[in-house]
Amino acid sequence: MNSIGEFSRLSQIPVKTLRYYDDLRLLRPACVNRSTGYRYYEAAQLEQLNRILVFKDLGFSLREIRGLLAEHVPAERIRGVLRRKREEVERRVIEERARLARVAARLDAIERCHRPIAYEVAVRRVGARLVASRRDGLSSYDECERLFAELEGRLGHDVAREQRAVVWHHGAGPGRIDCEALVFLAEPVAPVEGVRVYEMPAHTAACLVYRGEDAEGLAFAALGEWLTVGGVTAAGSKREVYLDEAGDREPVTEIQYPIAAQAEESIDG
Amino acid sequence: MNSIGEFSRLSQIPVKTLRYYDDLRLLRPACVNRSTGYRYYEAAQLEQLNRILVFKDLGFSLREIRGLLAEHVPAERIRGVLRRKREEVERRVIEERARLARVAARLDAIERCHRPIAYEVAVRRVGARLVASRRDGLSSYDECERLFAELEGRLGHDVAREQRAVVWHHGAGPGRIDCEALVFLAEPVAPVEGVRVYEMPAHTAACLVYRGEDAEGLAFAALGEWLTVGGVTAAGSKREVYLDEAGDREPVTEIQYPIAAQAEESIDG
DNA sequence: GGTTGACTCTCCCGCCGCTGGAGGTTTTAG
DNA sequence: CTAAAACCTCCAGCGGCGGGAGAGTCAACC
Repeated sequence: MNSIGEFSRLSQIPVKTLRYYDDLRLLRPACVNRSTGYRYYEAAQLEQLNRILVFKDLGFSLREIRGLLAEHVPAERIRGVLRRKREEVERRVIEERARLARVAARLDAIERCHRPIAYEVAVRRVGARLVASRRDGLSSYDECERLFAELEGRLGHDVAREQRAVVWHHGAGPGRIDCEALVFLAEPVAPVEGVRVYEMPAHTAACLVYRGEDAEGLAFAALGEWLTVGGVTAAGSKREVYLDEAGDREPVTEIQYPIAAQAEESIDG
Repeated sequence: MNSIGEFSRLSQIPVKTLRYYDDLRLLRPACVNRSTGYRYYEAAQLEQLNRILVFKDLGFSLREIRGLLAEHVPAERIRGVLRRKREEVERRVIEERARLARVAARLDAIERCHRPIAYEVAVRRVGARLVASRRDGLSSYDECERLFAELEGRLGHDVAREQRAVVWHHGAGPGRIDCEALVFLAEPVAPVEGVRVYEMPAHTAACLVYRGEDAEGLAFAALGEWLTVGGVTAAGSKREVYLDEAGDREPVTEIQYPIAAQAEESIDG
């Protein structure tokens, strides 16, 4: 019988940790002195401790391990748990590799040009929103305002809607730009001629916020470069969200580029 | 100016999180009502929030981000921090891939033979220990006891030593087994003829604990298979540590196989 | 002006796997 | 017998929030 200190030296596990495992009922000492509370371990318990360490190393939490190492656990359950764990670790490997690519890309960008980075691109989940929209082919971006004016006019001013407005750039043909002007609705609205009311589904998007005008398309170019460098596949066309319509300050705009959820990457690619 | 709820909807960040960032002085609202404590954010602050999210995504803690996004941070420092982060993430990718290999190997083992796994192999750091030893070529493992007896005789019984005894199998030639019998010392001892006293350096080892005798070498075979499956390179010869000499119960033994620290793996291998 | 209901505030607890420390008892060596 | 080492229990803290209590505030509607 070993005192907790001896057992700690045998197993190379800190005394505090052994006490913690006892509290969790994960590895209880073979015997405990009732009056002093001193813990005594048998050398054979190293085997159980080893099993715990192995499962910890596989990525299980201590509570999970307690469940798995309890008696009467059918092998079938262990198999299922291991399979789920394998998928989880696979996902994490993919995530960490993607993170590594982003860190490396940023480092590259900094080392190429010795200025701080002007535009930040964040990947975000965009929630589903109810919208009203009017879509048309425009000959110039300046016509967007006309599109919004028509949308407002047809909706009427008594419609409950929220702050933000969106332009959705569906694509450009020869001399025509396919644009959709949208406003967010607080509650459903009866359909009107020339206005579509629908729910824009939730999706993942690469988002870039900029202040002022992007006359030279720098912001958009930065987002484009980010998409190519990050190896992310676009899944739609870009939208511009006007966040600060109030007006006395410079406008704030967010470009959102829908992207495919990054789950199809291979593990060893 | 947006209330915290509006800003939360704009950014898709939970209100609680925004408040937490305020507490951390990471993203403070543009203005706070003195009397009510209500927070109000400007749309332009989305840009800063985006930057925070990007760095969080790169794997930085919120305190680190606060430091990095403060004003007057030289680009040089950012570069250094990013380089360290890159190495850290590289290490984590390697770790997670190794973990994945272990989970998959265990799953394979379970699916091949439908019995629970008999021997667990844990990778552990083994601390440096002061030892006294006697080494000789033996014709049979039964001679180990003679070796220990000689060691004990030459050391004398008054030497402060600890429980455990070790046999170190250095290798086997034709008809001769090169073995070293060791005991752990509590404090340094004057050298004696035929006995070496030295410090066994700290190292990493694959460890397997078993009870009873391993007459058929099952435990050793399990450790050998683990080494080949896990793709781990051995860095030394095996040792057997006798943990429970007391004797009235069945003996408990740990096989330790020194291995190379797994840092040389490539990232995309 | 009053009332409702949505929103916001601060404060505290819990998660996980420990680690460190305070303050007290027990064991062990000399 | 004394001193040191080992051991005990209990409490606090890490990070990044989330949940909930209890109280105050705001906007809209009557």
